[in-house]
Amino acid sequence: MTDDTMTIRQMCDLFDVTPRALRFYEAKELLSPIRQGTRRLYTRADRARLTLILKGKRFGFSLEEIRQLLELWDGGRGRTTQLARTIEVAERHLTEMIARRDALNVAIGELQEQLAWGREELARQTARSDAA
Amino acid sequence: MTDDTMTIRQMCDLFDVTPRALRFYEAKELLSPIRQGTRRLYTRADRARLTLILKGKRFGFSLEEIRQLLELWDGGRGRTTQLARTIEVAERHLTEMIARRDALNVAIGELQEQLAWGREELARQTARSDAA
DNA sequence: CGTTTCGTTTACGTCCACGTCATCGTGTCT
DNA sequence: AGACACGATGACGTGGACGTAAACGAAACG
Repeated sequence: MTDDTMTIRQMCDLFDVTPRALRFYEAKELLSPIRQGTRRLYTRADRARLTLILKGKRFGFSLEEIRQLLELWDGGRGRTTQLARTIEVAERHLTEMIARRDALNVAIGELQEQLAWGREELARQTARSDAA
Repeated sequence: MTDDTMTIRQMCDLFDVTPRALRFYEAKELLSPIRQGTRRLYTRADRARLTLILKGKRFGFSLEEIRQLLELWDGGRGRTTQLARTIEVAERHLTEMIARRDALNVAIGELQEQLAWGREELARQTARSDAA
């Protein structure tokens, strides 16, 4: 119960996001800061959630997907059925991510090949123009 | 010069895309099928390009980025300066892709950890309810 | 000959993750 | 008391990648 709550601006400075983004996440039910009158106050729990939100974003999850995954945390002590379903969602995401990584690896290999060819071609052209 | 051209619908069936998408790619100058009157006719070269376009899309490139990368192919015999610039573009993309893959790997690891925790928690809850 | 079917163009609609006003209340410093 | 920053709530704008509807031409079928 450490009373270390933050204003929206303090949150923005700490996480490098805009107020608009935080309000947007709240509208999408990813955050639910307490209200002091009309003002928002963000707790440590909110900061933990925001950390996860931003992490999820960096990895290409949509906000809706992130919202579902967040239930893995605070739904942890929820009913067993709920937890089981959340695990399913996460597993599907994991499968997708692994597929994406593998595809990316293939693409990286192909692009590297193309680049090698391109650099050779460039060298050939340069050599030709030097000779001229 | 094998005259194996295809109509827009044959292309759609073959590549599993909509006519709208093909016309859109054309508007963005990623494709330029020949015209028989007003109808579009796609050649083998167009199919090769579309293959690359879809590959690029799967790897998260924007259409504009893909358009630039396509110049690596048909701009190959172009002027040297152009080729050099295209190689630069490709190098930047490659760097991005590698970074994305590494980030993805980290995320995969973290999500796997979370899943392990989730599964343990689920087992604990199941055990508790079995005991009750 | 009429009617589906395939294709064309033009143009507006959609989804996502916010950005950008406009307008308002509230708190704080001087 | 005045000025000014901070925060709130709408509401509309944006960009990418198309979807979707409208209105039309041409071809193929019965």
